Amino acid sequence: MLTPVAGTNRQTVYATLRRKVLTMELPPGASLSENELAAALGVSRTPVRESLILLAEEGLVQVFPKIGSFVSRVDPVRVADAQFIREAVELAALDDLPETIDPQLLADLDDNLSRQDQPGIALEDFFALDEEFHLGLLRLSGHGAAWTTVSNAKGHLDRARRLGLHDATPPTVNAAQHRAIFDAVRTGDITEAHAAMRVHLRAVFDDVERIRESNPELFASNDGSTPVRRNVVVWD
Amino acid sequence: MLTPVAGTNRQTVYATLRRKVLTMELPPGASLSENELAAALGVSRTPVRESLILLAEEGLVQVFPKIGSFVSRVDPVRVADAQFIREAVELAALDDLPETIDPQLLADLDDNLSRQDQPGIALEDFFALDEEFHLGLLRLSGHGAAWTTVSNAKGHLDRARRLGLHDATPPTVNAAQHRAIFDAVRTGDITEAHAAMRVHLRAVFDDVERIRESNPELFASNDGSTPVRRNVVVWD
DNA sequence: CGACAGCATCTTGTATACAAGCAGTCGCAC
DNA sequence: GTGCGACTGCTTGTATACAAGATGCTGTCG
Repeated sequence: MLTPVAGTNRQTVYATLRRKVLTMELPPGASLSENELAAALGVSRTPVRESLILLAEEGLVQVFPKIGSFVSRVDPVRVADAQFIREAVELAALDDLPETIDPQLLADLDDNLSRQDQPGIALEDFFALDEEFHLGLLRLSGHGAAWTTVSNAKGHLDRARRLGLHDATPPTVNAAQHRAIFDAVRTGDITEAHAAMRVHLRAVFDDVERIRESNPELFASNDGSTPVRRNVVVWD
Repeated sequence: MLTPVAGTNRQTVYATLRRKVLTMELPPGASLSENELAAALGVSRTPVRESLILLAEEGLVQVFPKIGSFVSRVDPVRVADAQFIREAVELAALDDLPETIDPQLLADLDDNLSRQDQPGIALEDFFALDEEFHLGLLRLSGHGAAWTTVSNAKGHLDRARRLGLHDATPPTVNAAQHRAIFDAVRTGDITEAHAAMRVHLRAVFDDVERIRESNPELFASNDGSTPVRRNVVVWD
């Protein structure tokens, strides 16, 4: 279970746990006992505990002292936040495009879109390309570094999106929306780019809403409180 | 040195260290030995170490394995990021204002501005009111929760701003810019609100640039690398 | 006097032991 | 059968011991 250690054990454990949470391999409500994880990963409690603290800071995990740690349910408030922030940042970046865009960056995006269009593309692969595409858009206006913040706020949104990718919206639809944004940017039609971006981001958000209706048990209640005991969901 | 413990020791230590870093009581380059901090705060290495990990995740601290932990210098890239994100989010919020704004929220903002206008206001007090004002603006459009993300990305920006508040820009100037934004929002002139917001955010950014020129040793180099050894700044 | 080798000391990373508290269960009393 | 209480086991929070490595000093040799 222990992957080859690149840096510290904590970095490896953190990356492993975060991936499993975002891919729903560890679904909302799953118990994350520090002792069990340490044994499963072949390390001590220390790196596991430090990883859980970081994941809790991201809102992906809830830690209840003396009770246990659990994968948090998808918080609609956080999803809406992430969506709002993402939309604000990406639209603002479109307003900051330079007169002449770096041809290399454009070529990278075009290549990315080509790979998105491959029929039968694996969902995980598409998801990675999707991330890269949005990062690439930010880079066009020199704001690539802002992606880190957007990405950090995006944990809940990503989990909800992944459900949507599995259940309904095919990658081809998303890829087409990406292509529309790219074409508008390349031709310098900022107004159209804005419109295409809004269409895409709203579609993502609609996906989340639809998935929420069909899988309410994976989402937290609207009142903000998200009580979880053991593996049982309690709504109060 | 140990303040009354509200929750866990880690929460207390984290809050204490974060405050000292943001207020420059612990300036960039300061050594943060886990052993020394533990002894000074009257706790063991564990809560101190966990706090440093969280601060490192925020970019406020740099941890060098087997060497030491240090308060990071202000990173111009992160400052620009935070500024860009903040501007994007706050401008987007202005576009999302409802037809009729909650009078209570407007009254709160007006009250806040009154307190900002007090002559001879302490800088720390003004800074707190400034935070509250921008959060209040986001709340007008129901996006108050997004403040958390903006705030998390804002650590470097805040440190740079605090220098500016001490050295140059008087609170009255900032308060006047706040008032201009508020008046435009209240009268429903979104175009003017946008303009006033841009004026304010750009002024903040200009402050940072100016402070950087006069205190280059507190800032990281442009190339992204920020080597620090002991208490000595090394530029390579 | 200068350069280099070795060591003493400090650092963070990890493992482990102990503390305090919640939960669910088992058993006893009624 | 039913209700209540002690208890066993598990949880996270904290303290401490050990591991591996980097740094800078110090003594020695050229």
